[in-house]
Amino acid sequence: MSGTPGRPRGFDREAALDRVVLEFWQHGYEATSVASLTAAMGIKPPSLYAAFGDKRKLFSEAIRRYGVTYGAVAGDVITAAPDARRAMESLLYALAAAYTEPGHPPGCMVITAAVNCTSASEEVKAELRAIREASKAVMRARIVADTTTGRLPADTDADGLATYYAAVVQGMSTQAVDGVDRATLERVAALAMRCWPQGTAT
Amino acid sequence: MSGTPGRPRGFDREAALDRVVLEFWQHGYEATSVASLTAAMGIKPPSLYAAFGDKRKLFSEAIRRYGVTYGAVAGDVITAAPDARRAMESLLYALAAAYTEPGHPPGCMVITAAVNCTSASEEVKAELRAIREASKAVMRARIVADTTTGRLPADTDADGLATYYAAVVQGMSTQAVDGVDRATLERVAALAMRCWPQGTAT
DNA sequence: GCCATTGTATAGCGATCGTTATGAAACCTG
DNA sequence: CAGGTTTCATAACGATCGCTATACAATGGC
Repeated sequence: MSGTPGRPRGFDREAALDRVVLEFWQHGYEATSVASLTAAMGIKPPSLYAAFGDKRKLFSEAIRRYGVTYGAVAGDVITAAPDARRAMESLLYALAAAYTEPGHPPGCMVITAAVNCTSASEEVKAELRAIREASKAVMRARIVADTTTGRLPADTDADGLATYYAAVVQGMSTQAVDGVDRATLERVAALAMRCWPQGTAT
Repeated sequence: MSGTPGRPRGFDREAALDRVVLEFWQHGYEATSVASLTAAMGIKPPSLYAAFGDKRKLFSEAIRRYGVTYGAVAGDVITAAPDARRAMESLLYALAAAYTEPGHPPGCMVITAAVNCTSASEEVKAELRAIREASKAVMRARIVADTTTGRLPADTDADGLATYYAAVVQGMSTQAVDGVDRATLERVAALAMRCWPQGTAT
């Protein structure tokens, strides 16, 4: 209806946020300076603070953006699978591809972006840890669901199994950061699926 | 023979280094400031620079110290085991204990201390990555050895298997940092051993 | 005691950190 | 055009970064 008064923003906010995601993904929260962020976005500090608040809020928004772009594959694959076993299997193979995909940093941003922090930014650390624990809870829920339907033995250790696959996922991320290629990560995924509990039904 | 001239050092160099290990272990290389290091050591900056050179060299020395103290268990356990399977098994259980041991930060310093780095300290990142790859090479060597003696099938994928266990170890470290306790990590270890290739001999 | 040597504390170096005050520039409404 | 509003670039804020020049304290050898 009414045109917004004032000078219009001179840059694409979402495009700038996509650059920010790549910066935080590659160097992590604290090791990424506001100067490098503004350089990557092609803007000056006041524009960043006017559009995003501060570095802390910008990181949260970058994580949210990461979750609905690069990170969306994980959730999609898990919910699309017909059972827990195939959910975990397709997840691991999808991550083997995603973690080594060219065009962005290797590994998972949620796992790597806030590992080394001063005491001043433990809040950021906790934010990512919460996302990791939520992901683990999703995996655990699918496992529990299959134990109630009988697809998995009733005495299946859902906590242990979920923690195991969470660990495998995090290990694959670290291996990807260290330069391991997709084919090797897929062999890791294949090995990781060999310890799936013997089911009593299909 | 001749007594060293000059004022003697007023602090225990090794004790100070042990404090440094804990600081770098907890916060990582870049997130640990010289000010926090000197505070932990109970000395002033000039004493640090006189005794250790600079922050970069101090970190290398701290990593070396970590390797012969906390990190020594891994190598000991691997070489002491009679075969590759029991080497990996005892390694995983030893790490489940070590990563959650009270009195020091959780997880592995070699895995966590240089994840988030600016471009200025990629050298440090590479130093730790080299140690991780050397560890993986040790695991791979034990696996290859068992394929030649027939304890493991001749067509065993040594690279894939070594990468898999390296990933499990790194995942266990991340889980420990996220607060998982020893018992749960041991269940992860047990699961991780279930995919060991079927041997043809004892 | 005196000298040479080495370690320590004080204080501050230049650089960079995250953040912001200031004023000019670019828009909409009349 | 003028008035109101928002964004922009310039420049700088105080704080902290890794590091060090300077001066003093503490030792062994003479």
